[in-house]
Amino acid sequence: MSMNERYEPQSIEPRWQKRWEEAGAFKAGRRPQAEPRYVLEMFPYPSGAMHMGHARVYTIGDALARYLRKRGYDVLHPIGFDALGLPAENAAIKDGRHPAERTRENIVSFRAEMKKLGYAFDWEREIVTADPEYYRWNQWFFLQMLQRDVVYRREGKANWCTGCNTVIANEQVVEQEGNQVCERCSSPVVEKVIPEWAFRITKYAQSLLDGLDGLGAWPERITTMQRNWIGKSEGAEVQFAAAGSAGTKIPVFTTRVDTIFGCTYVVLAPEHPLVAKLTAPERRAEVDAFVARMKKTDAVERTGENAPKEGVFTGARAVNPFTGEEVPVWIANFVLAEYGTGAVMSVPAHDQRDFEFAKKYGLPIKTVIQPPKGERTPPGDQLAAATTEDGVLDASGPFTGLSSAEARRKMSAHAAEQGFGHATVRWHLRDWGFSRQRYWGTPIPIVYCPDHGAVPVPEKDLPVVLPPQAIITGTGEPPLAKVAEFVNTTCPRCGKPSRREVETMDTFVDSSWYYARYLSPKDAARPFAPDAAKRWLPIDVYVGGPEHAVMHLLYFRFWHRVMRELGLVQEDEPCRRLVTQGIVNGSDGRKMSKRWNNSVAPGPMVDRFGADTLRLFILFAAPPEKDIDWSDSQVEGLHRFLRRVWRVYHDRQDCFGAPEAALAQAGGDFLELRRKTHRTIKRVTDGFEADLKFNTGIAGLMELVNALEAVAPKTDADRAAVREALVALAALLSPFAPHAAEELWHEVLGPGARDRLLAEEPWPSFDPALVAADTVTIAVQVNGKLRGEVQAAVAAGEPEVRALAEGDEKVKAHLEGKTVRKVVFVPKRLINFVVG
RNA sequence: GGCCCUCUGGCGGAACGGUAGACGCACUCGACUCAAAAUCGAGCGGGGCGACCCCCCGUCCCGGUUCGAGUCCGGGGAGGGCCACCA
Repeated sequence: MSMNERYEPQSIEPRWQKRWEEAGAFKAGRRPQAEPRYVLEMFPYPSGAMHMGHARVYTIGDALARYLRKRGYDVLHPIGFDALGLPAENAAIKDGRHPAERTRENIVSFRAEMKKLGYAFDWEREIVTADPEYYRWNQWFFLQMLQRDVVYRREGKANWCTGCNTVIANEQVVEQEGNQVCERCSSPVVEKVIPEWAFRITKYAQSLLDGLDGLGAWPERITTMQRNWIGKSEGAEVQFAAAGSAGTKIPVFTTRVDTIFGCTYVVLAPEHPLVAKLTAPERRAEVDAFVARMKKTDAVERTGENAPKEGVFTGARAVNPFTGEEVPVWIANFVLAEYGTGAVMSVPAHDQRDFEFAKKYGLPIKTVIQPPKGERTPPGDQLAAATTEDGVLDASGPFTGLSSAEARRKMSAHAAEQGFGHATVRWHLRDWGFSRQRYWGTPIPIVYCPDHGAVPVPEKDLPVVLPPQAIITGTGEPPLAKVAEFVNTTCPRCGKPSRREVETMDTFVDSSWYYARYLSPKDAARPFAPDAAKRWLPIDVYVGGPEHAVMHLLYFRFWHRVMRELGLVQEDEPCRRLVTQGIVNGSDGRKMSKRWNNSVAPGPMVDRFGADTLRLFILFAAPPEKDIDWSDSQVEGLHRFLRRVWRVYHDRQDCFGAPEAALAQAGGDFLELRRKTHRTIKRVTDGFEADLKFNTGIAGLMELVNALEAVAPKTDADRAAVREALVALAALLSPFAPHAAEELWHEVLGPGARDRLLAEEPWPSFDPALVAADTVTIAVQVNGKLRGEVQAAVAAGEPEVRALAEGDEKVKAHLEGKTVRKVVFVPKRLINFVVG
């Protein structure tokens, strides 16, 4: 029995990967009696090759999954591929190939790379969203949601490329010399209103907002972003009557109804339906020209930061129901038709945007809010800027003197009593339009019948399969429209010749529920088995990038609620704990990209150093949520560490057979070694249990190796202590560097461990008696400054420590001639003499 | 403009309100070597001072709370993220 002197990851790693696979070590459901844990990383989008960012997410999740398995849980750690969608279609167009073919190849390469990295996935549960057996359930959900009015057809705004004559995605709109143009043909992009399918996510706005309170284990910045994105804003809707146009009301939404006595004009969005009706004949030409110009300008340009505020007077006047005053009605570029009521009451004295507009067009400014104390706000014509803070109402009729908050309540109530308004809530969140005029997505299961209109495809006819023969050019109508075999069908209701819906679903649909499909990935009768959902959901830990804060992570919370309503899942939230990992930058600190030529691919790194080295680098560089820079020398350092680990086992082979019974006799350096061993077990364990700080855990392992290198065992007791450390080290290393750990563990344990796998062995436990020190170093401070340190028993009280401290020469010098006014004693830590 | 986050040696990063800089990288010196690589040993925040002991300064800046602040509070600065004319 003699160990190879050299650490050779290239031969070790494939061997253990094979053993794990043969043993089915990472299959979920093998421990039905144990508590379940669901660890999930966001599945990859295989539009190209695997990159370092992927290696990072899966390495973080894998360390955790391996740890939890060793803790005895039944762990579900699945993987799949988010294969449909625009990027794959674009990549395919670029190299003139079919997205299915290209995607298939990419998946093969991803799978190989992931296996090379030794990830403990349950590969039997792999899903691919491009598989009809997956996306048929997207279609099934669509039908359920249509029935429940969660899916509906609406007129939506889309980016329309004037060159390609098609709708393009936001991602394809690029800025060129300040203009929004198509990335492919550089033609101007305009906003166009077209019919589309949408999810009524806004129906769940309150629930999605409330649910955030229970997500304490999510990063706060993510829940904050969601909160802002949902954007609940409480205010009032107030009806202004159009003067001279009996019965016409202009509803406005405001969060500051307390300022309504300062309203000096009303502004409508150019698209507002009342614009045509209200415009005075003599103003029509100018208004029409303005509206036409706004329609041609896209949203970003029109409402963006640098867009100047501009508007035109309609010639109409509106009556402020609180004051009976008539104010002019304008239209302006900055008012958004889709937010609130598409109309605003302008209070230039107390809103900066209204102020600027009023100044530009010479509209009156009226101060109606005064600060509760201090200097009074001057009249409107003397203001240099709007004062936007809450205060006390002034010149506001019967409401004068009320605080802003109280006034908002009373004025809303007053409006409701008088029938011209009410308190209301508005949301920033919009319904999710998911129609795409694209090929590489889930076909929407709808048939347009000349007699029956939009008819849902019956469930029994699912899936509506994406036809492979589509010609994808990316430059025309929806590609599916050109596939006659697909388009031409009969109405499910009456059998008349009909046309299929040719739009496909947004990719985000696929990722909204995939985590549930893993529970029973081959289920042919339903999207997944509810009893499996009961066992495994919600996800215990979800690892992914923070860039998904408001898209995917909101959509999947929405979808989970729908699934609960369908009786498929039990709880509100899909995921208990979220870990958002940082970016892997190039060694120059810039984002890895072709442009900077600073990309490093995981595959070649594994070939050179081994998967274990790459995994250790990723975990050691920084805590998961921080960005890291690639560093060749740091990687080499981690490889050096593994070689040192290897050598320490090689050099201490004589300890492998040491009798465990001798452990209790270990003394001196070897008792210290035992302490180090047990403290390291605690430290690494804490790293998993608390905040996933793998970097400090790995630092602890390095210290243990340093300690092992420093001892020279002579007796059986010495050797037993070394063996204990070697066994623990392998076990602690196994979530991070699983292959080397497995190999070393088997070397130490010898034939006794032949049929066992470290990956399945219980996590080591520590002896609290060895973790606790019996003597400690106590810092001695004088006036809070460190002046010395003393060794004392753990149990030492103040009098003993004080006596020791006062005996220290340095301390003595600092206490010389001073009066000790106070002594602060922190057991096991420090003693501080406060002198004067 | 709004909301949020971050700021510690040459670098990545450690530090229950209690010895700032664990661990690693880089660097310097030394050992081994004909030499190099690899490996091993030592040093490594700044200064007083080329050494010892020791002293002073030091966690973006200013102020506060505290016996004691990288950590808590207030104000400011710089960098980053998300949203952005949201009424």
